[in-house]
Amino acid sequence: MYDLFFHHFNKKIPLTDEEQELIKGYLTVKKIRKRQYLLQEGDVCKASAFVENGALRAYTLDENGTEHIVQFALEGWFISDMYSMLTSEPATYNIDALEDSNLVLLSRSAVEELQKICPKFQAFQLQLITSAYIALQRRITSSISLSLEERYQNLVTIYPDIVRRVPQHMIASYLGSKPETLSRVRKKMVGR
Amino acid sequence: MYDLFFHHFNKKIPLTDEEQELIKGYLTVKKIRKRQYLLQEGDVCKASAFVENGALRAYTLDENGTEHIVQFALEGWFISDMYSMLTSEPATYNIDALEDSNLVLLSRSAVEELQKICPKFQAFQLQLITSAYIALQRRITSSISLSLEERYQNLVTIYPDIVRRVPQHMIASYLGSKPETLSRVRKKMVGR
DNA sequence: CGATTTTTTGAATCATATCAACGTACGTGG
DNA sequence: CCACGTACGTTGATATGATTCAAAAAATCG
Repeated sequence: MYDLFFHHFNKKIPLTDEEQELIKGYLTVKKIRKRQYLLQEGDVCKASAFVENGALRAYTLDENGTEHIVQFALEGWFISDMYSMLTSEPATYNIDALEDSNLVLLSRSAVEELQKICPKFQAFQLQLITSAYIALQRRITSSISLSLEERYQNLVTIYPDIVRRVPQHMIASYLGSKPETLSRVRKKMVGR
Repeated sequence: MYDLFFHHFNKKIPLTDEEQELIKGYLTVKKIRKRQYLLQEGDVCKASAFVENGALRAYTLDENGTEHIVQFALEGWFISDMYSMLTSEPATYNIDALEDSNLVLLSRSAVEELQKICPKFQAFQLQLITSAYIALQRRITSSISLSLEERYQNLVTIYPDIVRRVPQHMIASYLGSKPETLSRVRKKMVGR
């Protein structure tokens, strides 16, 4: 049930069995169906979700109703509207499931409690957010310095499972492009 | 000397005088001249820099020698190649000064020590990196969903001091565009 | 003031968006 | 298990936006 979650935790910060049990008490599991919302724009984000298996995405809607995908989360990733969770302001992102998924939820209050009583949890959080930050910085770098073709090639290399499991028009959205354009770019790439 | 640094620290996590003195022992100050490097691509990033006053930027160079600016840092911001600092791998970013600046340096070993002996320092770090993460996520969102004009307008609204103090061709680079293009976009905007 | 950096402009070219249409795959209910 | 509807990917024609290269103004620095 929490296998992957604790596997990741222990990889970063080794835990004793007692610590693990303590933390387990603050976790919730949730199953979510394909197309189901975990969070809708305007609601307050009450929890951060760790993906045990399945796939989710976070996206915004613009004034034309076009989706812009900010993040994918496959097994082993966290997803949430962190700003909303931190401030209790209405979320600006929608989060929904691309596949039937099993999640481990960490509510805001659980995070606050665990921060107080479990120093290793704070260390874990710091490591998590640091690697998320580095990943975002890389993404910014590629978005300002690479062509669409290069950004796509990068994605295929670094996250092949995302490309395999997520519809191509969503990859286009994630890359800041349009389905037709990505389709044409890919066509040009065959053979390379 | 460390005024702004502790002002920011205390705003997030209030410190006693003793804690403040303890932390002060791990800090270094550094003056850096306009155009001087704080970090060059290929070197290992040994410290994170807090800007007391002045302005710096982090950027990459592509195969044509074109600069791509990943981050600006004015007073009150931190700047570093976090990945390099964390892993001791060679830095992928260059960091240099856009103005004569005064910095407070937090070396890697200082961070490690302070994490051990000062829980408030860890809490401070977590808050810092969390807000940096949220800022990057916003930037990604605007880069995939907004036009250059909108992104520029955003920057003017949210960080007017950056726009005031940084040459326009660097703003263009930061926005993932070219100097000529931003100049033309601005021309179209006058009056709006 | 002279030198350098920065911004602007023009014209040609290239990349991406748009709109409309078509073919295919998929899964869901009958 | 088939049929139908929806979602997905591709293609074409055209429009729009951004880049490139070259050059000249304008601003800034020492």
